[in-house]
Amino acid sequence: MPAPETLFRAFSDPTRLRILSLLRTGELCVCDLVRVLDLPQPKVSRHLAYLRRAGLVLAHKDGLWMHYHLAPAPGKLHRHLLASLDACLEHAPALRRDAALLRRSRNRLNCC
Amino acid sequence: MPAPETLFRAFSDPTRLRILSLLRTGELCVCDLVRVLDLPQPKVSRHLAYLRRAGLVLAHKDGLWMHYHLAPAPGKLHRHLLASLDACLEHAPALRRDAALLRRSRNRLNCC
DNA sequence: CCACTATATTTGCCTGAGCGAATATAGGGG
DNA sequence: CCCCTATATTCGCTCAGGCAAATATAGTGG
Repeated sequence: MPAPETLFRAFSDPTRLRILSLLRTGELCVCDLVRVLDLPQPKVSRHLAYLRRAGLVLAHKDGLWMHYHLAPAPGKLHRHLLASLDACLEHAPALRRDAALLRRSRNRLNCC
Repeated sequence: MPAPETLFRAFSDPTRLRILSLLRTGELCVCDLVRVLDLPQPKVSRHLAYLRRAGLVLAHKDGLWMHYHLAPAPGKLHRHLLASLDACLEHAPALRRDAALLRRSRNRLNCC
């Protein structure tokens, strides 16, 4: 169980907030994230590695693709922080745009 | 209204979590905090300045003393993060010890 | 005016962690 | 075996922000 400040720090980056917010809707592979976030792939991978080290996401490999999903949240603070992403959605239009873009791109299955 | 990641970052330091948690019980002056936290005064002042810049605490001067209290939380995320301090109390024994020490030291009014 | 107390800030140093660019690894299809 | 795609990692750089120590500021009481 990571220290509280470690959990807060994992949430203290805009890219990671976007990733976590997208993963709340379900499992995603890196190429999905790169497409929706419109960020360089190494940058996305770097932040995913950070979130994995912090115990916030889990990954499993499926052939060529890595699928990421939110880790189970045993701690009360962990659950509370995930729930706080709802509040972020209200304040950060970027997160809403990401979510909308993901919904639209789910139809045309570009990869995976 | 600060960006979400800025709010999370303000919570991502153990000293600041201790300060915020103590301030939830009400207004405190710097000497109270220094005594309860048992930390060097410049360190406490530095983190208080950080929290003030982040919009999380407000201060007013009373003669020789500076009294700090939690800022009103207009944003939903802001309120949610303050509430998350309850969850921190469960996970971090240090925060519980601080709270207990503050309750005990309220009786003997050492300063202010 | 001086001394003392409470608080804030500056200084110098060091580490964590962000970035882009380049490169490495690994699996699948010809 | 070779190439292509997906993903991860490394490198070099930069900056925020942590720390301790020293110093500055400001108010209070003699």
